Amino acid sequence: MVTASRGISIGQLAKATGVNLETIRYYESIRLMPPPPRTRGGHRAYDRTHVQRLAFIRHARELGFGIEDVRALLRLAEPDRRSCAEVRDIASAHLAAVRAKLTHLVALERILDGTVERCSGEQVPICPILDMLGRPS
Amino acid sequence: MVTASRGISIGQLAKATGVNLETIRYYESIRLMPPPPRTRGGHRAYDRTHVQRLAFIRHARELGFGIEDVRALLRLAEPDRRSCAEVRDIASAHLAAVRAKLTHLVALERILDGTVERCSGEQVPICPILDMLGRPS
DNA sequence: CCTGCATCCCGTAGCTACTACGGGTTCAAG
DNA sequence: CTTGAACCCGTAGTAGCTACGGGATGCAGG
Repeated sequence: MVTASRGISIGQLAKATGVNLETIRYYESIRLMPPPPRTRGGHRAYDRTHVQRLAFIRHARELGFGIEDVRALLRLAEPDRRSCAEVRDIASAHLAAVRAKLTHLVALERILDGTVERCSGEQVPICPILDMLGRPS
Repeated sequence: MVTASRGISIGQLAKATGVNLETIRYYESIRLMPPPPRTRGGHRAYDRTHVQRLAFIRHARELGFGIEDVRALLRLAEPDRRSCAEVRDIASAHLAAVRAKLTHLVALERILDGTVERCSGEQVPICPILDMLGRPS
């Protein structure tokens, strides 16, 4: 069981946040997570603030924010440092990027769908898929 | 000017296909493009078949096919090796992946849009974006 | 022929965001 | 105190390129 006085181990933090253990160490190495205190034996001992921070990071990553965006959002989330305008700038820039990707994927879906549909699957001299890929321009 | 007798240089191939010169060398290193003949001085000398192959690769990559898929498609595009069914399998698997990504991005767009919309941009005690990111679960 | 400069050569390292490996240490339950 | 799970760290691998740098080559003009 968890003994609160000894802190939260990296494995427990991983389970609590759904973030891979190796990823937590990676986040520490890139200074996205602060280096936590250690036990006598050198094991990481986290506390509730680390759980919160990592959960925040996970949510942001799930929403597709890049690491540098997350870093900026974390800075802006600090008390007395809150600048909602900057936060919104980051979020809306990301939203625009998502929309661009979306547009791209929709176009892509249409082409693939149209081509696959025209493919009979039989051994015919002309395959519409290969045809499309091989055509100039 | 292009002197056909001396072959097409890697730079000309790059321009002709819109593929980055470094990328062409990379494709050669992973055996996606065959090693072309060289000039006395060691410069790559391509011909029309290389242009076709690279154009095919570029189209497939633009449609989001992974390198290994492209490799398979190229094999299946060889004469007497055409198996339209296999081609369709690759393409429809990719289509499914695209649709999954699409679904994901749509959901993501909705969340971001909803949150950004609720953000006034003013210095308020509660920022809906940070709030969303910081909330548990 | 020769100069000058664009192009090309190759190997290596960097990018994003992790994930995996492996040999050794520590923790905690029984 | 034993034992096995969990943790340590450094390194390398993933996709798919892109960038860098120092040197060799190609080609057009003089």
